[in-house]
Amino acid sequence: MPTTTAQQRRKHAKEEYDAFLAACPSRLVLDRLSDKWVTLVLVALGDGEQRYSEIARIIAGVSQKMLTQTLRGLERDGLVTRTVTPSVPVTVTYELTDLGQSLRAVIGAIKDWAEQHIPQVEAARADYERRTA
Amino acid sequence: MPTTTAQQRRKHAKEEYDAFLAACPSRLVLDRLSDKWVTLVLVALGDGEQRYSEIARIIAGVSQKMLTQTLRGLERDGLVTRTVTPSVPVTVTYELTDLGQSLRAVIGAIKDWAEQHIPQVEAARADYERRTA
DNA sequence: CGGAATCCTGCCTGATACTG
DNA sequence: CAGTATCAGGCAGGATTCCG
Repeated sequence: MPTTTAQQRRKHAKEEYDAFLAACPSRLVLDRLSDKWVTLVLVALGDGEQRYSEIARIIAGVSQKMLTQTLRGLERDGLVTRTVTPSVPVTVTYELTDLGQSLRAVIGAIKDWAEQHIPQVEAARADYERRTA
Repeated sequence: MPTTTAQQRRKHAKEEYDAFLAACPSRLVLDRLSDKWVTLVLVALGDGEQRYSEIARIIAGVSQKMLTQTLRGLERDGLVTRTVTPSVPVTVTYELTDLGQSLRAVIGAIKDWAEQHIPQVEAARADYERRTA
């Protein structure tokens, strides 16, 4: 008679739940958007194609590692196209696909919500501080 | 003559940029939504008020620590209300505010996008695997 | 110029145990 | 039942260095 049954049971339930979450389409999108840099890159590419170094300059705070990682992910998901011009030195440009553009619209929706409701959120925060202080 | 000027300059630029981002309303919302549990709690409360233990049961995979932390954050931002009934033992219920309801609508928008476009994303991924394999 | 590989650190998270 | 406190592990993310 194992004494760890309860623990194992819980762990198992958790794993199943995680699997369920992983399969959820919304989570997939959410996970992408949650990535700080994804949003910024999407916006940076909003005006049209940009070179790698241009994006890096526009976003300023990003490390090459994260920028490359982000761009790879977006390319993988079909949100941006990557074009290599084999000149010397190499030139690489990125551009939003139609899919990428449509995702940008979602970001717009979030932005709109934020701009409309942030005052309320901040008021609530101030209120909360006051009550708990 | 400092030899680390370039580094410091970059670091400084990064800090400014971070501050800029922190001030961005959209980021604030995005950071909240990015939290895996926030979305789930919002949805769990969608049907009406729930008790703490009910939420924990519905979401299943969450630890009390994270659940409490999440609920505190939502309360702080005025997205949910917390009601304590001083019976024995204590009963605590949570409910979405109007603000919380409206944020739930945003999640709905994301869900809609996901359901419409995920097939394309997955096709892109399969394609990407093929090309890079 | 654009990117890959390596190392290293801080924070987020979960498990556990205790209070009212 | 609802919540706090403490501790330990994992991994996301940055800095650095080298390749095409």
